[in-house]
Amino acid sequence: MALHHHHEHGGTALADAAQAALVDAGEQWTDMRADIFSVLATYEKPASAYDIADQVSQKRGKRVAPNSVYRILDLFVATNLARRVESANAYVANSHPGCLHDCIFLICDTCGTATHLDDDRLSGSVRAAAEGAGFAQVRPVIEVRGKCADCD
Amino acid sequence: MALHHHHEHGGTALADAAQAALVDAGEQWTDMRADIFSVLATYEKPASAYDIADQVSQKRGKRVAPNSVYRILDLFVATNLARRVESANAYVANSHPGCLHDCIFLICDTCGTATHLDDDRLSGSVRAAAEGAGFAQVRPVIEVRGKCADCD
DNA sequence: ATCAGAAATGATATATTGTAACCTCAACCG
DNA sequence: CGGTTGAGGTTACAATATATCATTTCTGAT
Repeated sequence: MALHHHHEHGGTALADAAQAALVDAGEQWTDMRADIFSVLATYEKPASAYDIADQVSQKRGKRVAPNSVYRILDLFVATNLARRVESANAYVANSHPGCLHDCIFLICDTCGTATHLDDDRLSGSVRAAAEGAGFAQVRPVIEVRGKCADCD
Repeated sequence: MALHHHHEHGGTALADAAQAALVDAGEQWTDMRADIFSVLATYEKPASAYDIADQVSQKRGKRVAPNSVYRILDLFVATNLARRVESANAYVANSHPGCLHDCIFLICDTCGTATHLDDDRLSGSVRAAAEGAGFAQVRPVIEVRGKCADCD
């Protein structure tokens, strides 16, 4: 396993990194996208598109429809600025955009917070198992539901 | 890794095994539950609650509401007769009820079929990682999206 | 067999999550 | 200046999921 150094960006640094990654992918960093990323990155747990729509609407003093939020979240997921948490129908900001991992989410059934793990060995094994079964273009979804240390 | 022998039940044998497992759990095996299990087990891919509601409605010549189907699916999941596929909002019958595994689903993005793997070593590693992060009562969700050998 | 309580299902309403279609506007390029 | 493109707005709707209360069916004790 290659050693791999992450800066865990936060706050403005994270937004800057996200902007850089998006521009790098040939996409625009608009006010709307910045606002949505900011809400997503600030949110303490995985945020649904509707959560984000509400927050951004407040912030802007003007209704932003969920449908606009979905569009941008889809873009974020495609460009690795955000991840979808399948078992929660929600999204989290990627704390190191531009850096590609299969990641593992631990989601607390009680408080709803998600802890993010990267374990390339583990996700690699899952990929290998899928490829061994004849699958191609694999995209692992590895999540664990349970009780976090605080709620346990 | 312990060797572990499965009969892969099919057809009537599977329904019988499901019935046995449900009764064993102290629950009733009703006509409604039998019909829902039968539709689920026959379905060629993960079935949504609404898919099942439609099929069962046809079969019975009388509308069965999705909410009744959800109730029974929840029971099936709780008693390990069925599994929920989170990334597809759908359910699959467990082909060896009574036998508890964390399982891995490979879901084809093109044809929608789900292949079921059991790999206790792999799921054990995921559990261990979550427990190492302080999680308790863990329930792994391991799915892989991709293209199956046929659609690839 | 019968009755009372529990469990299962029905019926209806509503909440939540996700898409589709079409329109407007501004930026940019010829 | 006109035309094209991409972003976002607006509206409508589809798909998934839950809540509540009424009714039926089953079970177990007598």
